[in-house]
Amino acid sequence: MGARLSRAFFASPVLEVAPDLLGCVLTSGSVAVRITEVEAYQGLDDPASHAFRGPTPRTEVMFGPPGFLYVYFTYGMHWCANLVCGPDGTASAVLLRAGEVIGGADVARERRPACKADRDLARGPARLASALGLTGVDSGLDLCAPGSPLTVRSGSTVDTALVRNGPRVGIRVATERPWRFWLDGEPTVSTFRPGALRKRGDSE
DNA sequence: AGGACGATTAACT
DNA sequence: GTTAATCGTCCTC
Repeated sequence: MGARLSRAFFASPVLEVAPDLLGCVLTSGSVAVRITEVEAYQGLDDPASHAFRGPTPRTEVMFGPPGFLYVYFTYGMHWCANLVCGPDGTASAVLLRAGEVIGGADVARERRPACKADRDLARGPARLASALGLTGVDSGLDLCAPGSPLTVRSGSTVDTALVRNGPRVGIRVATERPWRFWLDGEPTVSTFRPGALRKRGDSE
């Protein structure tokens, strides 16, 4: 397997790091996931970013140095994992949207009992976080520290011609920014779901 | 103190 | 194709 990704790797501008993360491998215990789909969130310049309105206890880690893990809770039941990227203080991060489980599938299946096909073990951001066993207690982890329970390594070489990009999923603002990146032809890439499902206090 | 809503998923028809 | 589930976070009193 490849080398551990360095702090310097994560410190490049988030729009450069995001596509470069495709094909890299996340490892947590025995579970290993090859990244096939990500989204970039560009901190204070991006209305769709959790960091857009400034730091809060939840988003504090995004405002620190790159190479740290940001995990948030959503829809009352799901955790989603991000890698803080870009120069220190830019509050940018890459959402891990989908991946292929390439190791420890038995453990991943135990964590995702509702999952039928193996290709769905880490297909979708909350599924990916679940397969890796990531929750809020893991937010703030230094991914570059020796002994980190979650590591990110370069994978086998990715054909850059397979990298695609387009609109981000599930957001209601800044939908025109094509900051979702994925590997064409990968069965683990989540299906595109445009814009927001507005169901509750529907104001239109 | 109260309320709206979400970087979603699973289970339906 | 549709929709319920479920609660932390943040904004507005």
